[in-house]
Amino acid sequence: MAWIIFLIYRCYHSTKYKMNFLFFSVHWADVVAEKLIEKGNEHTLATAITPSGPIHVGNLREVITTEAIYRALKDKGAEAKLIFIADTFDPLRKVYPFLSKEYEKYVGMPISDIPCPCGKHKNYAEHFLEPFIETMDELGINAIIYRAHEIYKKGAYNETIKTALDKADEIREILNTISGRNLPSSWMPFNIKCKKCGKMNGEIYKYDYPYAYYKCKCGYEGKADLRIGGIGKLPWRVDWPARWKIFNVTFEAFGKDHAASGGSWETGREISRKVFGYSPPMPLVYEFIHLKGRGAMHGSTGLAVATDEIIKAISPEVLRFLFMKYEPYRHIEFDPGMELLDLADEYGRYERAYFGIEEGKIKEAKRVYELSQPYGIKGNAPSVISYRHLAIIAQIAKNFGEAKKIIERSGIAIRNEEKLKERYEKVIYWLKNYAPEEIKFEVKKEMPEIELSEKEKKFLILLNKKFEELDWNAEKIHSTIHETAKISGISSRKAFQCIYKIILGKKNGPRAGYFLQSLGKEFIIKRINDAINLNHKA
RNA sequence: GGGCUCGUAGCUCAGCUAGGUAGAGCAGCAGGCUCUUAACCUGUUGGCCAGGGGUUCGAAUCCCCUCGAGCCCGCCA
Repeated sequence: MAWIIFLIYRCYHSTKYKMNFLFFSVHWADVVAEKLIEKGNEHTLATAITPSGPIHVGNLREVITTEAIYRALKDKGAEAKLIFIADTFDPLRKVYPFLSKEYEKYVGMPISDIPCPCGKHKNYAEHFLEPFIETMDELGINAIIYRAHEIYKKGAYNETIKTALDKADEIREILNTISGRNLPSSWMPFNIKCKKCGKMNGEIYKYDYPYAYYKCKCGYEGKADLRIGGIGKLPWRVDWPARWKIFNVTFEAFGKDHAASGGSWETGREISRKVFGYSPPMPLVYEFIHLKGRGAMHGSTGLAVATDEIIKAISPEVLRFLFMKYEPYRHIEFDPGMELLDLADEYGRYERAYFGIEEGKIKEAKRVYELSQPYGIKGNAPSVISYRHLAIIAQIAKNFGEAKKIIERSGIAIRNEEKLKERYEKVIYWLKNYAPEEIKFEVKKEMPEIELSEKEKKFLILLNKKFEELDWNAEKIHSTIHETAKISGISSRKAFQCIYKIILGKKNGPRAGYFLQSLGKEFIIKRINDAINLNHKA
């Protein structure tokens, strides 16, 4: 009897296990999209960034995460809108490390009113916003872009501003209770841009719609007409829920800073319901990006890699991939050095899995790959050459054409030349700016200062004699080196090291045969002669 | 004081939602490619799943506690 019960039990569980297997791999973006669709078929997904400094890879996560859900929604036939709000109306908080002292006088002014640091953009905010918008474009992120100072100016906020001021007591109560603040009863949820100094420091001391009477920190006292847009700004904790209502936001992702208890999400949610009568959007909390070994990225501390910078060193699909493969709540250790190559090559494995070139059980490989594409999947699998390999070749070749030849010669099929060229260019930039020394080498234009032993010298003399009459191709070069090493009585290891030393000034280098071949017979023979002569003098 | 995340192979992480034989990549090691070289190919070593307790026939997985790492809020956004 007991064993029958046990069997039934087993059966039940194994069925469950199979069910499990069916639902096992659903990408996080699809999970969120499904949940949203349960609530309705029309969605507005909001994403926002304050361009008060370089917009970094950490900020990018918010946009890419939201965009993935936007795509998932559309894939499932829902109607979705993706909006990007640049908080250009925020005041400058302080003189950041990357700013000159002169900016002291602008602290407190909206960043859209402050002059551009380089002089080429319309204002301070645009200086940081523009390169980011270009990067979004490269990443295939197609959002409707709004600038907060323009939204305010157009008067889109006017109604919510009135509501907020009318219900100031309620807002104050919510902030005091939930965030544990102790706001004075005179506190009003609106900051006026001072007519005299242009800073967001005007505190309202009397509210009598449509007028607000304010006093600025600079001493100025004035009257503002609340029916005119852009005269001031709601403080963040009120601005956020107001925005949900204005844009009909149904989904928003935000960093865990907002999500902490007593944080702006909790207060915003309450304010949205009770003050604006709007049901708050579905939230999604994402974790921060850490710079490997140096902590979380912050624009204000300079500990960050700007997106328009990193996109020069890596293909957009690989950058997207970084965010697609991890669930948003995981923190990401980002290393623009060696691990960027590993990331690129991991992407390559997903790519091969997608096209069925490589067998493998990678979780959600297809979906992750799809969502990593900036502009959809075009044609066949691109070249299978790894970034790592490409990083070596790029250092041997003088230009793309030559690199292409080297790749073809090594028997790797080039399926998509355009893509290969893009990758080549990214790798060149990476090598110049992020690559660790260990992977870099440089063909020295002059004979480097090194010391050679008698044995090594003997080997080089002999080698040059053989090289002079050699048919210059990789295989022959390679076997000649080995033969010569044997005859000279040094190990092949030493022989190769010796060659690398005189060409690169380092003990190791790329596979010698093709390497020497691509450098040319004349160059090599001359360099070996130089080495022999140099050592004679010494 | 409050909140979040993480701890699984040397490194980066899957596996945990819904319990059923401990996994991958990289690195390492060994071989192959006439070659101990940073490409490529083949093979392979690595684990008391942080620790303790509980639930269960069965726990990396669920519950409780402890320890360790990191972050966030309690200024502003």
